[in-house]
Amino acid sequence: MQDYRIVKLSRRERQIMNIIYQRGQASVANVLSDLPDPPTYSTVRALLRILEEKGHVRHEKDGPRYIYYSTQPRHQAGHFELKQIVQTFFDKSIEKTVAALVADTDVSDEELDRLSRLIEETKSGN
Amino acid sequence: MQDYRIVKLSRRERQIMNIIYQRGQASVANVLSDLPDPPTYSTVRALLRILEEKGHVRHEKDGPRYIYYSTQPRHQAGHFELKQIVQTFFDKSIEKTVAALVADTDVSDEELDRLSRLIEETKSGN
DNA sequence: CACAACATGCGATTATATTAGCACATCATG
DNA sequence: CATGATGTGCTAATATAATCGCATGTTGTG
Repeated sequence: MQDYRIVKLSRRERQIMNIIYQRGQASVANVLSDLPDPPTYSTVRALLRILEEKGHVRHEKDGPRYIYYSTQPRHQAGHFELKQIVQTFFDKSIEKTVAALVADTDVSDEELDRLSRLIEETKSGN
Repeated sequence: MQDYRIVKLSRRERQIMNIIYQRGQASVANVLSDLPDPPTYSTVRALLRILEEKGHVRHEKDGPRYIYYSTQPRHQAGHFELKQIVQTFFDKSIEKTVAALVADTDVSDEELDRLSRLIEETKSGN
């Protein structure tokens, strides 16, 4: 719980980080097109600038434009976020969380089989 | 993506909602004691008032004090949040998400067994 | 090589969130 | 039944977030 950075983000900052995580990387135009209630291009740049100052993203030059990346690895951020959800909504129970995950009607039997295999493989030491 | 309310919350509002979801219900004092970098009692009341105006919480009288509840059922909010995480960090893959969930070393074999059973029971129609 | 299209840098403004203070109500209890 | 502890209602100040505009640089192309 020490670093905990994501929880400190503002609304827009959070939205932008989610876009970058989802896409893996993003230009200003990408971010803008994915933002709900999109502001101007200018605004997005300003927010990315702030996120960069705070250390959440970095950018690389791709020809004429900047491409932004999250500094924290995606899987790491995802793992952390997931734990938060388990704690907040599912009484810290992995079982309850998985139950919610598979409760959707559109989970196929094939997918459930893969899950079974995954869990078996996880059992002690494998 | 239409309603999407949680995404619109400010930092503090989000923190407070998480506390209420986690506890199921909360008094002002409860919220205050769980908040990181806690502000004053006064501030917490103001935020709860705003959350109530926006429709995120409601309160009931418990003797001399107010007890706050989320208006959206916990399981519903949790389900929504979970989907967001799956989409943002795990390529919409339930399998990848479960993999991250069980990757923790402190998941016991008993728990894994319960998960196996859960998944079997989920398979078509059960 | 001129120029339209599309970048960025940076500053200023406006909107929102966050905070606290004061006045007053209610409760429990010695 | 007086009083300290603990509530609430409401208002106002401050801090932070969110937004945009203007000046300027870069790219590709006829």
